[in-house]
Amino acid sequence: MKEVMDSNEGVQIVDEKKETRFSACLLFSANALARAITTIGDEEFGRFGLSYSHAYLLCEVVDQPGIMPSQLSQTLYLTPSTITRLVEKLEQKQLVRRESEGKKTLIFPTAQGEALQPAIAEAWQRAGARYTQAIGEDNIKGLTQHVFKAAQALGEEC
Amino acid sequence: MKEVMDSNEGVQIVDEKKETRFSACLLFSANALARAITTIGDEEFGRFGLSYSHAYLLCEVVDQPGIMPSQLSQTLYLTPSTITRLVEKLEQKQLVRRESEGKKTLIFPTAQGEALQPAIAEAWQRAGARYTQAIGEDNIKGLTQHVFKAAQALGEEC
DNA sequence: GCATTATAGTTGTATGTGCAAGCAACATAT
DNA sequence: ATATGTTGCTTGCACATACAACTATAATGC
Repeated sequence: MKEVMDSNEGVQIVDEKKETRFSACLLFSANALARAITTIGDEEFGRFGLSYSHAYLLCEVVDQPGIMPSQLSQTLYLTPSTITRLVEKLEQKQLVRRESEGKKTLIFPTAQGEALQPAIAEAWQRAGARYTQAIGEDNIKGLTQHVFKAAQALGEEC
Repeated sequence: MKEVMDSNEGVQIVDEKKETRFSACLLFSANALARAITTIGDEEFGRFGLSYSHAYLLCEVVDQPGIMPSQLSQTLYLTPSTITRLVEKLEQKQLVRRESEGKKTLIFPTAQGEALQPAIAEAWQRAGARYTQAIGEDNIKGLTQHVFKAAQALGEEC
């Protein structure tokens, strides 16, 4: 709550942070947070034409050349089909290449992909700085941890 | 961490809840949580052919007949264009109807829409119970509050 | 050794969401 | 009163993601 001067009617209570039935609902709040924070992420990573998930995937590939989609699926908490789509796009952009080996698929970074790494790291920094400032330095670490744990707990049960 | 018996090699440490560079990133974790919890939501609300956002929007309309898209946009933390799309679908399903009044649009529930309310409330309950059980009763309230505050903070700054 | 089942990936299709551009109604200024 | 801006909503397009169905390879049982 915040007091605001209104020139006609004097001091008014403005319900800035209004509590709704939704705010008490994690399903709602988690999605709201994800959308808000993704906006920042996409702004930063968008500078070189990637979404945050493409960037994260590329990081893993650079870090572990020859990684398989199934592993990426586990690490990134995304379904195999989504991984296929992400890799497809990175392949189009020549940041990654695929190699078939039996029923497996191995993913390697290209030189271009590796060269992008510093830019990604920087964007990551900047995104982090932005949302940390908005949310408040104190809360961030604990919040992140709790959010991640919750995500894991749900992932295992359902 | 969890110890697991492996018949060939004896006791092994299995890194079940592995910490990655991603788990420490709110951008990543928030999206992971949102996806996981939305899965539950869509399972429950899907019983009557709605996604959770359609259901929530319908709740607001039933509660405040004649509500305008702009208000819904604020309450639900969704862009106006998304509201249009959601309302379109609810209109197709005859759960809601639109009335133009000047440049405004007023949204009213139909009888069918109102009749769906109890089912929605029940689905809401069930979804809540499911994720509360998975995440742990103790954490839920605080987590939800923090998550919502963070979402708001980001919404205001960016 | 063949038949069955399991595993790894890909593709078709659908959905929720947002951005940018557009349009129509209203407000303001000169 | 006409011109200029502002507000409220909608539409075209794009994107990330998932599910279900499918293919191809590997593993297992008999």
